Amino acid sequence: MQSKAQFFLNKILKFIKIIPIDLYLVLKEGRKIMSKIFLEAKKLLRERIKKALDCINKERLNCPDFFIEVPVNREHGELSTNVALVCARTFKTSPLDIAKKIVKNISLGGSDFDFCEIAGPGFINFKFNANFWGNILQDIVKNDAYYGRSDFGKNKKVMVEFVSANPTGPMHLGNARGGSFGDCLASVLDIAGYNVYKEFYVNDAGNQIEKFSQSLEARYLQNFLGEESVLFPEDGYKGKDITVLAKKFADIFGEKYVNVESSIRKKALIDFVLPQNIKKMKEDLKKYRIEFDNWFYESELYKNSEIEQTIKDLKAQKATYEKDGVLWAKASSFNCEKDKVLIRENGIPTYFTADIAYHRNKFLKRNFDICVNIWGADHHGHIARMKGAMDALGISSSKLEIVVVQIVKLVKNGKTVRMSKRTGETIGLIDLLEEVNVNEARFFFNILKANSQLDFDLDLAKKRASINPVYYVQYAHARICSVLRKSYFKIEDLKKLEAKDLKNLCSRSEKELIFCLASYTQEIIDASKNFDPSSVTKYVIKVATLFHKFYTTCRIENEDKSLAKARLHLCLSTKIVIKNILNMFKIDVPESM
RNA sequence: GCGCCAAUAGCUCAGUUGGAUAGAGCAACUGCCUUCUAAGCAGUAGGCCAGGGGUUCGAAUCCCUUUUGGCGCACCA
Repeated sequence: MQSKAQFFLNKILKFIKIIPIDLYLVLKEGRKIMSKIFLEAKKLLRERIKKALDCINKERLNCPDFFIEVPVNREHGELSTNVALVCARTFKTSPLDIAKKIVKNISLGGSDFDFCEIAGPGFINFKFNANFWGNILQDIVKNDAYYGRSDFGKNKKVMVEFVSANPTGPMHLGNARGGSFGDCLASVLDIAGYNVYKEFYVNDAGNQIEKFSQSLEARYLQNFLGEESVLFPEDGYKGKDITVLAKKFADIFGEKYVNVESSIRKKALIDFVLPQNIKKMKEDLKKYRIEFDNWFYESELYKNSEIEQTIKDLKAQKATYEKDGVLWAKASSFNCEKDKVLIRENGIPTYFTADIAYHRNKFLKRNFDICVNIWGADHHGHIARMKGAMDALGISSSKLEIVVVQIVKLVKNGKTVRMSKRTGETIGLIDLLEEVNVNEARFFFNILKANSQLDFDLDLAKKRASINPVYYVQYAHARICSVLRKSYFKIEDLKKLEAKDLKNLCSRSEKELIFCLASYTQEIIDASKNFDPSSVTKYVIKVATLFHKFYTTCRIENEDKSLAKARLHLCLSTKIVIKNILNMFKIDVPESM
């Protein structure tokens, strides 16, 4: 008879046994795994440059920061620094003279560089030594699915809140763009080493819901009393979906709610309709490959009196005042132009108040280190005061990052179509997915920066799909798979290659490709710093371009078996990078096309 | 009126702490498949970086200004 502890111990041991050893190591190391060869080479180079600079800088003058970057024209070398240019003013010496002195004093021994030269107005260019290229490829293959991950984010808790569409109707194209953008950003932050949490904020309270319920009420009553005798609210929701939902309600409950108090009737309608709408949104978003960690209900903030508490906090900070029975937020305390209403004359808090309470909840109750919100451009006026509110509550506004996604203009027959939930003429997220497939939609909305306006021409949607670079990237992957399939060498053998076996990858197109693959980790880090996943999309297109160039320039299957092996290893590395990115963006990665 | 965002090739856009000759894709034209996927590659052509000032060794990038577009400026969300 074994004890409970022994039983569980045996289970754990058994579990460990069935995990392949390399996967186990990956699990154990988790996020700590970092493809750092390239980053470390850069770091070391920076130290050496600084040392060389110290030799010149005998007066200990304060030198400005310099960059180490990839030169635009790669013939200049793999890395380039502008140190001599930025120091010119400090030293009151010409950039060229400084550059000469640095080159004379710099020690590259033990680094990954074996060559440097001065070019142009005083740039110093560096070239990697022969082994370095092989090291990069080994690093990629070794890390495989984990290549690109870093600990840059230090596992900080970051919430990405996006879509957050009103539950009053179907989602529009702006939600589609924001959805793709937010979901991809969340993935990028995850790969960059943040602890990411995705949330949808459901506006199930407040004025908008009141209007919504009035519209439902009117449609419901019209079912029994006739369209003429029930007045439809002027600014109500005119969409057909409202009529359909009200009819559904009428079919189930009959006349039960016709002769009751309006508030009871509206509550019954809302309780019936909202869960359906929210369920539908969840389903639609799932089709779009978006799933949230949490759906946060605005109504909860009222139920557990967080709104009340927020008001108390703001009052305590003397950020508010009362006038004519209304509670106002002081513009000066909120860093905005005008005073804003927090509690209306009728005692109902405004959307602004609820939003402050929501963000207070994110930071103070749930302890997120960073909160990223993806907002439509029509909300940009809300940014300054929201940040101001955070400061007023003693939460640093720098922890709140707001990305404004510009509106998507829908063009049909050469005319802009206004998207409104109330016209009933909505072309929404789901309609889009009937026109183009998920891969195209997600990729397309993630090519442009959030801040650029986007015209989505529905007539061109299909044509556009055929020129969508998603195929270009997928094709590169499929090509690689085909090459690897047909190859005489097994992938397992390729993985055994050492850096010295990869030295023969020295043509221009090979080096360009390797170099591009090497910068993937940095690419992810930059994208996370700028909260811009679209830069990674551009990057993967570049990888595909360089692969296609390599493929046409260099024959892979080759008389020279060692060269063939090395090139196949490069194919494998490229495949890993493309696959990791497409997986990250939830885009299909076809093995053949 | 005030505020925010933008303006780069015919079209859609890159160009992120100022840096080397401003780059892609699409459309147009010209080449490249008896060998690993031509959904690919190579080439030609296309530019007063909206206009004007300024800052400096150096500006598409920073500052000012004008013009044009988009979006905000509610006891809406």
